[in-house]
Amino acid sequence: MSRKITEPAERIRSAALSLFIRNGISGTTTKEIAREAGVSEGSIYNHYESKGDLALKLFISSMEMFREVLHERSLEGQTPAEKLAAVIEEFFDFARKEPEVYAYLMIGHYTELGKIPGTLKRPMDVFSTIIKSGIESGEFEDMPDKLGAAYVIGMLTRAILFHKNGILKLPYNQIVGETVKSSLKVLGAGLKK
Amino acid sequence: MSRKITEPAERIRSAALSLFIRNGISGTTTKEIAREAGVSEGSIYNHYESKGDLALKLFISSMEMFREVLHERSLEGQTPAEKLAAVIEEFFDFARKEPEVYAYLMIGHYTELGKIPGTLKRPMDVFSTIIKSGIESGEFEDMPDKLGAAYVIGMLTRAILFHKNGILKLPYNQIVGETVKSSLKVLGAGLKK
Amino acid sequence: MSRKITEPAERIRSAALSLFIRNGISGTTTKEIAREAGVSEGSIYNHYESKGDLALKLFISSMEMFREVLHERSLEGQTPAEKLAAVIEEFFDFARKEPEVYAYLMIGHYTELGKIPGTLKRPMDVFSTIIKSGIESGEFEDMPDKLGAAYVIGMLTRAILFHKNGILKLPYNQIVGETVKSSLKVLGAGLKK
Amino acid sequence: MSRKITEPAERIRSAALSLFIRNGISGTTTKEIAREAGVSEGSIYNHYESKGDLALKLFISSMEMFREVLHERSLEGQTPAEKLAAVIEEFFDFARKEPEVYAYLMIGHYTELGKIPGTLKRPMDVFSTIIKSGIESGEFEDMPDKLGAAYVIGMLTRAILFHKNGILKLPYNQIVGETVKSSLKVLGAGLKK
DNA sequence: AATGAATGAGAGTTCATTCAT
DNA sequence: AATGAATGAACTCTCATTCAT
Repeated sequence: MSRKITEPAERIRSAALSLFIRNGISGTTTKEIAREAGVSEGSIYNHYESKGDLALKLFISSMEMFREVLHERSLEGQTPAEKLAAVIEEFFDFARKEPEVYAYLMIGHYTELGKIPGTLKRPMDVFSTIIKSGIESGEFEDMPDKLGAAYVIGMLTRAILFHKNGILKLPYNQIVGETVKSSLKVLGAGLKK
Repeated sequence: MSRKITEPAERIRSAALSLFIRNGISGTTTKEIAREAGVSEGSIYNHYESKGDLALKLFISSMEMFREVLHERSLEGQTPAEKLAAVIEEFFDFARKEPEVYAYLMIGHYTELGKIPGTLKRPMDVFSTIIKSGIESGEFEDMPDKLGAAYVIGMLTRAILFHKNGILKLPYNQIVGETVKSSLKVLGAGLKK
Repeated sequence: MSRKITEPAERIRSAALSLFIRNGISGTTTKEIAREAGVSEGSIYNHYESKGDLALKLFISSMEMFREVLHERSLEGQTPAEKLAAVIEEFFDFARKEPEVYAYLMIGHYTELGKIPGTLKRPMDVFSTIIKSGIESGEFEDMPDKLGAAYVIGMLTRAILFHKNGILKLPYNQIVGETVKSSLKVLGAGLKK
Repeated sequence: MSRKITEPAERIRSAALSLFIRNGISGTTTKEIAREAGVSEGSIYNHYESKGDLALKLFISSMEMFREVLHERSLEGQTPAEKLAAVIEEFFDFARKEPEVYAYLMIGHYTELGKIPGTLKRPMDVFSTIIKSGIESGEFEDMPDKLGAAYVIGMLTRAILFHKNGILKLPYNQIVGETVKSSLKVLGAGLKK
């Protein structure tokens, strides 16, 4: 494993990420992070204030990256329905291509992270923005946009979870397709037409 | 607080439950549990093998209790749609009446619990059983029952989460009603008629 | 296993003895003693003041019993040489017939045991008494009796130890015979004749 | 006591050694070791895996050192009898010059120590090697070499023990001389001549 | 005498963090 | 910036002993 290709700060991030997912934040020791990153234990503190700081920064940047990716993808669609479909697909893609980041975001909600700044833009916002515009354009049924977002995100994340767990044995592509369809159905898309 | 009304084992359970939710499992110390329960620290070990054992037993019994409650409520409905509506309502009721147990079940999925026995009956099974029978009777659209369960549970839990977070500001009753309607819509209920 | 044939106090003694040998005194818990003895943990304290008291009483009575046995056997011999031979044989016999008591006496629990009364009659005294009389009668060479006792006991105990360890693979009887012969040689027995 | 003259690892060894002898291994706490060594409690674990590991490493290295010292001294003698005399003298010297190491080796912490590697070279081997060569050269009487070693070592250790205990009040030098003589007598040295 | 749950002081060990090099 | 030994507070768990029953 090449030790000098990436910067220490980045190697620490990456090591911490996979350890946090495997063992939880308090279940991961700084010694393990240092070993996995190929740096000394003390070196962590040249880059991050504390283990908690590392965990939090990791969470925030992951969240922002995820949001950004979703947002980018949404630009591909024209109509709210197309945008929503694109975002859902990206959500599934991201969970598959960046399983560690995805897992960390899912776990992180619940755990021992310090305080997440209230100003943090969430992936959720991408959904609710699209849904809101769809409702306003009459393309989606009238409903509180946050509720619609809750439904869509809930369906998505649970489907991914069940797939990862092995509870749901369908091919990934099929799950994606079904989830897009079901999401649009929940939002009452296509009523106008 | 009266110290002799409940048995030590029960006081420990109860104290541990609220602390685990507030601070996570590794974020909770045995000293805190003992203080909160009004017993000595050593006494915990007369009732549970370890802190992890306590956390796991708590999780399993909570899971079983939740499942049982959902199952009981499902008996009130005649048709799959009625059963499903009843179960969804109970899910919301439970989250409101037993917020600590509910929170612990939600958190517990992700955390530092030891190994959960594979034989444990999950709340999810109540949903998929109903959905399966609805599909067989033609009342629900044809789809993998686990996928339907994923959708319904996802919608439910996310809606409850957003409500608790303050993201979703609707009255609880309205959320419940909407979620029942949306769930049936996702499952394609009423198509036959 | 018959639980009422022997008295609790005796069952506790017996259980403690084998546990102390296997695991050491501090390596043995009162819970283990109670379980092995088939009594409750609290019951130990109806018979002994403390675990230390039990260990010490066990040591003292074992020592006395061993000494008594050696003394009895010495009466069978007429001359000092015969007495010594008899005592050496009994020493070997005892180590074989009562291996737990013997082991408990040998294993230097000295740091773990409380204070052993200075008045305690030791097995050693049996040896030095015989040796002294042998020297006085001219049957043994002149030497400090305690030194002779040290030599004889040292030879004995080491031979038994090496035999138990498997270092020394001779038949027990042969070891006994050799040790009697060598002891008499060290004491210069038979010079007069 | 100067704190920087010796390395922490060595200070811990030394502190542990005297405490283990005085109070036994389980009778000694890590807190005491740390205090006596002038290091923090946690520091012990930068050098040893556990208290048991420390006790075992200490035992093994003491054993090896003792054996080495005996072996070196044996080289001074030409004939087996001279070698044996030299080793016996060294044994007594060692017990006097390194009373803590000697005591640690003798006191049968055997139940408290973890498993001692079977490959460990023992002081005993020095004795039995010499005795074996003496028997082969005809200088000593024919007997199992391990038995001879058991006798010599038994005499030695018991004499030292009785001396330390105050049971045996002879001058040390005299005890040494007597023990050499008696050992040779037991081995039948000088018969050939 | 017998029980065994309750106790609580204290054990060994861990680990995030510091700091001299 | 990098190191890693040293730190010490805090942790989980143990266990001899007590005591109400």
